[in-house]
This record gives sequence, C-alpha cells and structure tokens, in this order.
Amino acid sequence: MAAQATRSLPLETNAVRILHTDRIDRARSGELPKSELHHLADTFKLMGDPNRLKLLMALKDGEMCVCDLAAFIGITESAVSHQLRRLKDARLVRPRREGQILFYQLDDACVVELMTIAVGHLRGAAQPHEPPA
Amino acid sequence: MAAQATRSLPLETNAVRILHTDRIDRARSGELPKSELHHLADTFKLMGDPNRLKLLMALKDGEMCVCDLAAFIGITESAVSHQLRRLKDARLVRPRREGQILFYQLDDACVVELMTIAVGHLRGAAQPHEPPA
DNA sequence: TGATTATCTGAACAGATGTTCATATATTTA
DNA sequence: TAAATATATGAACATCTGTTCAGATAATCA
Repeated sequence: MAAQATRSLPLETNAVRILHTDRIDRARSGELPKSELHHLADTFKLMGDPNRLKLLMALKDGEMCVCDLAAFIGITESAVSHQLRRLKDARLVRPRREGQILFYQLDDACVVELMTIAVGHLRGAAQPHEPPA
Repeated sequence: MAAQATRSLPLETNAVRILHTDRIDRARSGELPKSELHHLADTFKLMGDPNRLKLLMALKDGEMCVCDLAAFIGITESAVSHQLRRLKDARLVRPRREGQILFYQLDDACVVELMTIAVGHLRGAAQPHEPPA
C-alpha cells in the first residue's frame, strides 16, 4: 500500500514539514524517557571505542588486571585505568581486589550477548527486520 | 585460588610489566582480526549517539521518511540525512523509495536485539557473567 | 521544459573525546 | 615506618565528531 501524505502545502522558508503525523505519533508513543535514552547511548558509546571494546573482549574469557590489559592492548596503564573506570561506572565491568592487584571482569552476561549479536550482524547472519503488526 | 605472578622484578622506568602472561596469551588467542574489531566498534559507536539511537528506536515500529524523522528528533533534515547515510553504510538501516520519498527501516533483526538487551542491562535484569570453564 | 518537493553532499566550526604525563592513593613487604 | 608495587586521578592537548549552512542531485507534476 502507498503511504498517504498527511499534509503537503506550500510552506515558508525553514518551516517544519510534517508528512506523516501518524508515524511521528507512533514513534513518540514508543519513545524511551530522555534519561534512559541517554544512558542507553552511553552504554553503546562505551563499546564503540576500539580499545575499550578490546578490553571487554579480553575479559570475555576471564578476569585480568590493569597491567595485563595495558600490555595486551598496547597503551599505558593510566589509559587503561581511565577507561576501566568508565566501564565500571556503566556497570560493564567489575573489579575484584586480591592484595594490591585489581582483577577486572565483565559485570553481567549482557555484555557478551551484545558483542556476540553485533559480530553476527557484521557477518551477515541475520534475519531481515519485521516491524510489529 | 590465588593468582600467580609470572614476573615481578625491578624494572626500568616506563618498562612494560607483565604479570600474568597466561592470561594475556588467552586474550590474544580469542582476539578478533583487527579490521573486524574496528567494524564492531564502529557499529556500537553509531548506536552510541543519542540522536542516531533515537532514529533507530523510532524505526523499531515501522519505516519513516527523512522529514518525519527530522520532525520527531528536532534536528534539520540535513543532519538526519547525514546520520542515515552512516547507519545505511553500516547496514543498520535500509531505504525504500516511493516516488520522491525515501522510507527508512531497520535493516535486520539484530538492531532491535541489541537495543533490547542493552535496555535490559540498564534496568539491571541481567545474570552475572560467568567466564567459560 | 521549468517548477516544486525530497533528499543528499561538502565545507566549516564548536564541542566532545582519548591519550599521555605527572602526581596521588592504596596495599604489601622489609 | 619506609620502600616498592599496583592502580587511580587531574590537567592538557591533539584529534575526532555532529551539526548547520549553502548548494547539488533526484523524482514528480504542470
């Protein structure tokens, strides 16, 4: 079926064109609260940096300490510490102290799930999206 | 069990300390190819911007055109177009032309899965991570 | 064809981001 | 307590990013 234009009139310069108000309303009704949306974006953003992602991937198979991670990735321990703090604040990783050493591990199973699904997406092993009826 | 330090000797300034070579080796063995890791990070990074995430969330329930999305989010159509191009390049969205109008939809089911899992993570409904035996 | 609508594109700029360096804190050991 | 180890923190800076603006391209209609 062809989509129907809700409004299509001559408009002033810089006017906001609203073609399908029903779709905009539908989007609004399924909208997340602003703060939750921003937290969601922050979570993805944290996983969107190659070095942070490398940290998370490394922890997939077991806990590691700061200087192990620094050696593995090839940046300073300070940089690793900075990033681990952000990952910890977002509850993506969690530290466990053993003497002077802090061993970091993934906080919950979601983190691995997210990485697994995203890898699947990259490799093209995914079904086309079907919007709800 | 207590973790054993592989090496713990006095080191020169700026020397790389390697405490647990076995863990570093384990991480290396499970490492993604460099290009794949970067593509993975790019995917998350795209989802890590509030406005792009809002675009994806809006498309969750059905396709929308550029100016609908611009009105919904509250940025210019140009900005939406720029972002949609990036999302399209990453195969997160896909356009369908109907006359002059381009309707965008989510490309595959992974996108919704990623958002759903991440929301679950935020809301704390997740099991602790258990590394493989 | 020329006018209109819808979307795209490139350049430019303000603001965000990740790293390093120097230093501080915490824990263990002598 | 003093020294050594492991990690954390704040400031500074170069780089990256998202937006807007102006103009280009694509499709429809008179």
